[in-house]
Amino acid sequence: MDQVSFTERELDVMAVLWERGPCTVAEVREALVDDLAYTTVLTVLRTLETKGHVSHEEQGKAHRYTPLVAREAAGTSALRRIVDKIFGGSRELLLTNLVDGRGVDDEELRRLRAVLNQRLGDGGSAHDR
Amino acid sequence: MDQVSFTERELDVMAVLWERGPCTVAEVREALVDDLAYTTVLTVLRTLETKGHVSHEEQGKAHRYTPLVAREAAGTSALRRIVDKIFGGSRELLLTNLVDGRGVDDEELRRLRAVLNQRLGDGGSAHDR
DNA sequence: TACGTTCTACGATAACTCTAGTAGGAAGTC
DNA sequence: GACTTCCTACTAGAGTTATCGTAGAACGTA
Repeated sequence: MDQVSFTERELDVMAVLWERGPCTVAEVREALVDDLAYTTVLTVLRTLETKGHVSHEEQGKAHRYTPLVAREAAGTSALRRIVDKIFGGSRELLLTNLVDGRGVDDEELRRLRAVLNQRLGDGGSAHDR
Repeated sequence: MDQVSFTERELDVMAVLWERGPCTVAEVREALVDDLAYTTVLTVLRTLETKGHVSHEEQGKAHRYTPLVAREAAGTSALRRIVDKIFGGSRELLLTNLVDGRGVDDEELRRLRAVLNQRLGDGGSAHDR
């Protein structure tokens, strides 16, 4: 149960890997919004590898990088941090903030509610899949 | 609508200010879990002030620091970042993660659902209070 | 008035982050 | 075989973060 955390740029890169699956340096670079030097992207990936957040395997002469940390784990860490530090431990406050403001229509609110209903329906025990 | 962001330590300090309201250096130091030197805390506060996230006023010979960034604004920034980078833009995925795992009982799930219901009941227009 | 306490101001240092250049290997092309 | 292209390894430098020491002002007290 270790706390995973990423710097801003590392997170950009991880986002690409989570979204697209294993990528080469060139592919990550391509996918990034900011226009970085090839070696910059490589350096970030190597840093991530040093920290144990990604691994790589040879593919031809290039390396293909795979995320070792799942989205979910990173999300759990990040959310815990936010709930604790920003919302004083209140998930309600977080949720309020999440659905506050524009961009969240009734349709989505209902989908979110469905998530909660489903979990409530679980009976609280069936937790695995 | 600027993006507010804090470093780890800055966030620790902001958390204290949000929780307790305006504080002196000594009070912040007292409230922090980690045992830091007085000057360390002072430095963090001064950094935050330089960045415009807190302000201070004299009180006797000490300074009392006040947060200029509201919890909500910091939360919105942080959540946007997480939704986008970690959950691929899906609030549903975020919510699932938020209520997944232990520590969330039915009671709380119902409270969270109430948050959504209330917003749905708003009719979508009445947004202020 | 001399002393201890409580503050701020300033300076400093180590570590980390971010970015990218240069060197050199491998592989295809003419 | 020389040239170009793509890729990694290594190196480097500026900027930021995190932490704290020392100096010195202000104030109460013996």
